[in-house]
Amino acid sequence: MGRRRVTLADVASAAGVSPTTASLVLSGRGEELRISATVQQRVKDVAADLGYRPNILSVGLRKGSGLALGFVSDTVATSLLAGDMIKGALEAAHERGLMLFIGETEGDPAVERRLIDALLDRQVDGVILASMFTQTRPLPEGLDHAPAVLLNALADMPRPRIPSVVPDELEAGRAAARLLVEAGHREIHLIGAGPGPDDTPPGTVAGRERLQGILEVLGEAGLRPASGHVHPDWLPPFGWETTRRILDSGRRGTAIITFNDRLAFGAYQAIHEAGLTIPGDVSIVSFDDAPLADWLRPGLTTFAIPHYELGRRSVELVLEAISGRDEAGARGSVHRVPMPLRERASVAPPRPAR
Amino acid sequence: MGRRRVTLADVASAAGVSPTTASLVLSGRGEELRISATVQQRVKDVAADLGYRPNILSVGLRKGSGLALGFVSDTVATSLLAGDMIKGALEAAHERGLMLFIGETEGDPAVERRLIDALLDRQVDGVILASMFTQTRPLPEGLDHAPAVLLNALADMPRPRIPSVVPDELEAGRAAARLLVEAGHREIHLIGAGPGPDDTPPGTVAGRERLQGILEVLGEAGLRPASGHVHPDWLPPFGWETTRRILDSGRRGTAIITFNDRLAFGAYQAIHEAGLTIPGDVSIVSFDDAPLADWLRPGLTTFAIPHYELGRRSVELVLEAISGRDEAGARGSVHRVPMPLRERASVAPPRPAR
DNA sequence: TGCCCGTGCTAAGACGATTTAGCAAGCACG
DNA sequence: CGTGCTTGCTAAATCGTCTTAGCACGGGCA
Repeated sequence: MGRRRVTLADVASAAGVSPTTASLVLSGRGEELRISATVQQRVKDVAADLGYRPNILSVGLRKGSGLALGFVSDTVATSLLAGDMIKGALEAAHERGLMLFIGETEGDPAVERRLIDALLDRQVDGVILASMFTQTRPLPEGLDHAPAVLLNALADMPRPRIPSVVPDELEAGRAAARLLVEAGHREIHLIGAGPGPDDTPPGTVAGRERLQGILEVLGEAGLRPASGHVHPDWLPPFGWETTRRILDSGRRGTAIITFNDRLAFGAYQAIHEAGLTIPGDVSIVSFDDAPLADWLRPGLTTFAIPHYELGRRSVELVLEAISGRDEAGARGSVHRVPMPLRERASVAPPRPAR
Repeated sequence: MGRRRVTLADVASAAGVSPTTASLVLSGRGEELRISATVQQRVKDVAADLGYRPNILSVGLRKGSGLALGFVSDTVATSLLAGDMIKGALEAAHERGLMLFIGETEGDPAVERRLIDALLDRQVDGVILASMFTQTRPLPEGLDHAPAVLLNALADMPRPRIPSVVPDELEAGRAAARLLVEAGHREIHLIGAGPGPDDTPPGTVAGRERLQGILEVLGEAGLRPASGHVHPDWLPPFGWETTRRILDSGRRGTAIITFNDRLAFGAYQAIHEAGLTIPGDVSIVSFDDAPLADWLRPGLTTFAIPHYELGRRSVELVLEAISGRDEAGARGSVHRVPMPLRERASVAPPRPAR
C-alpha cells in the first residue's frame, strides 16, 4: 500500500554505490564506462529486488522528451468507424515503450490548436494529425516544435513540410471497376460520386480518387458509367433512394459501385424491397469494409480501408521524423497503403442476355 | 523555428524579479504572499509577452502528479461500438485541463498489468478501467498507488475498494417489456437470453440484468416469454436464424425483444425475407442504439447505452477519488446511468385478432 | 535606544533522473 | 622517482518548477 516509490537513490544506497553508478548501470552504459562486473551485477540485483522503476517524468525533464506521442483526430476515436486506426497507432507506440495521448477536435480548428499546445506542454515527441475521412486540410500553426504526420489526410499546400499516410484510393477505384468489368458487366451505376470526373462531394479525397480510378479502368474498357449520383453524405437513405430511382428507370444495368458500405446497405434495402436479388440481378462492389459488410446478406464485396495499417505507419513515420532519419525528400512525402479486397458474395457475372 | 522554450527563469529575469516571485505570481499565490500589485502586473505582462507556458513535466515532477488520467480498456477504442465512451471521458478530462492516456488490452490481463504499470510510471493521477461489454471482472493488482474507477464493469468481489459506473440495464429491461405489454402484446419472444432467469450468456451483466427486468414486468402482467434463445455472440446471423425458427414454428407471436441491435438486424432480415412487415406483423424492441438502429427500415426502437454519459461520469468519479472527496461508503459504490429510449418505428399494437 | 512586527521579496533546496568532468589508485615506463 | 595512462568509480551540475525558510527594511512602541 501507499509505500513510497523506489527511486534511483534508494537503489544506489542499497547497493552501496553512487547514484551515478546506478544510473550508468541501469541505462546499459556500464560497459562503456567500465563499471566492474561485480558492481553491475549487484546494482541490477538490488534494482530488481526493490522493484525499481524509473520515474518517466523525471527522465523526460532531463532529456527534454516525454516518451509519448500525441494523436489528434477530428472524430476518429468517437465515430465508430476508424477505431482500428487508433489501435494500430497504439500498438506501434506501445511496442516502442511510448504512450499515446489521444485528443478529439470534432473538426474545430480552435480546439485543435489548444490540443496541440497542451500536447507540446507535455513534451510529446511527435504528433499525429488524423482525419476520419481522407481529406485535404490546412496545417495548424504551432507544429514547428515537434515532428508531425498527417494520417488519412493531405496538406492543402504545394510543398508541405510534413509527411502523409493515406489509403491508396486510386488503385482501389481501379480494382473495383476491374472486378466488375472482368466479370462481364457493361452497365455500371455509381452511387456517391460521378458520372463525370469532377462530380465529387467537396473536400473528400477518397471520393475523387476512387472515382478517378474507376473512370480510368472503365475508359480503358471503352465504357462510361451508366449513371452517377453525387451526394455529400454517404449514408443509407441516399443509397436506398438512389437505387430505387435506378431500378425504376428504364435502364437498370447489372452492377452498382457504391462509394461506401453504408450506401451499399441502402442499395441492398431497395433491391430487396423491389423483389430482386444480389448478385443475381444486380452485383454490388463497395469501399470501406465496415462491420456491416459482413452482416449483409449476401456478404458485401468491398475494398477495405486499411485502418490498422494506416495507424501503424503513422507512428513509424513520426518516429522517423523524430530521429531525423527522414532526410531530404521524405519531408513532405505521401505514403499510400493498399486497400485490400474483401471478396464476399455480392458480385457475379451478369445474367446472360435473354 | 526551433526557438527554445520560454522558461520561468526567462520570465523572471525579463521582469527583473526572482524565479520565486514569478512562480508565486503566476500560480496565483501573489496576493496571499503579498507581492505588490506593480510587480504582479509586470510579471504577468512579461509572461504573456514572451508566451510563457509552464513545463508540465517539471510541475508534475515537483508535485508528484502528471496532470493526466489513464484510460485502459479491453477493446473500447477499437471496437467501433463504444467510441462515445472515450469521447465523454476525453471531454470531461480536457475541461479540467487533464489529458488522457489511452491503452487497449484486448482483454489480456498481462497486457493490462503492463499498461497500468506504464501509466503509473508516468504519474497519472487516476486510472479508468473500461470494458466494452458490461461484465464482472477481477481487479488487477498494482492499483494501490492511484485512484481507479471501473467503467461498464463491476468488480467480482463482495466489497470492492473502487467505484463502478454502469448503464442501468435492469430498468431498461423493465421499460422494454413495459413498452410491449402496454402496446397490447402478449406473445413476446426473447432473442439473446431467456426464457428462464438464468438463461444468460456467461459473464455478461447486461444480459442478466436486462432479462431480469423483462421477466419482472412480464410476470407482473401475468405473462411469460413465448420463447427465449441464449447465445454467447449477439451477432446478426444468430438473430436471423432464430427469427426464422420462430416464424416457422406454429407460434409466431406478435413481438420480439432482441438483446442488442445486431440481433435485431438479423431479425429484420429474416422477417423481410419471410414477406412479413415490421411493425405490422411483428414488433421489435432492442438495446444499444447502435448507428445501425437508425438505418434499418423501419427505424428500430431501442434503449441506448449512454456511452457518452458513462465516459463523463467515470472521469468525474476518478477525480472525486483523487481529491479524496469520496468518503466512506462511496468507496465501492455502483453508479447507474439511465438508458434512454430511442423511439423509432418498430413497435405498434398487435394486429387485432381475426 | 532597543525590540518586535509587518511588508515585500529572494535564496536555496527539493523532485528524480542523466551527464560531464574529474578524482584516486595502480601500474608501466624512462 | 616523476610522469602519464588505465581502471573504476563519484561529485556536482542540470532540466524547470515549487516551496520553505528567511532576509532587509521601515515603523510603532516601551
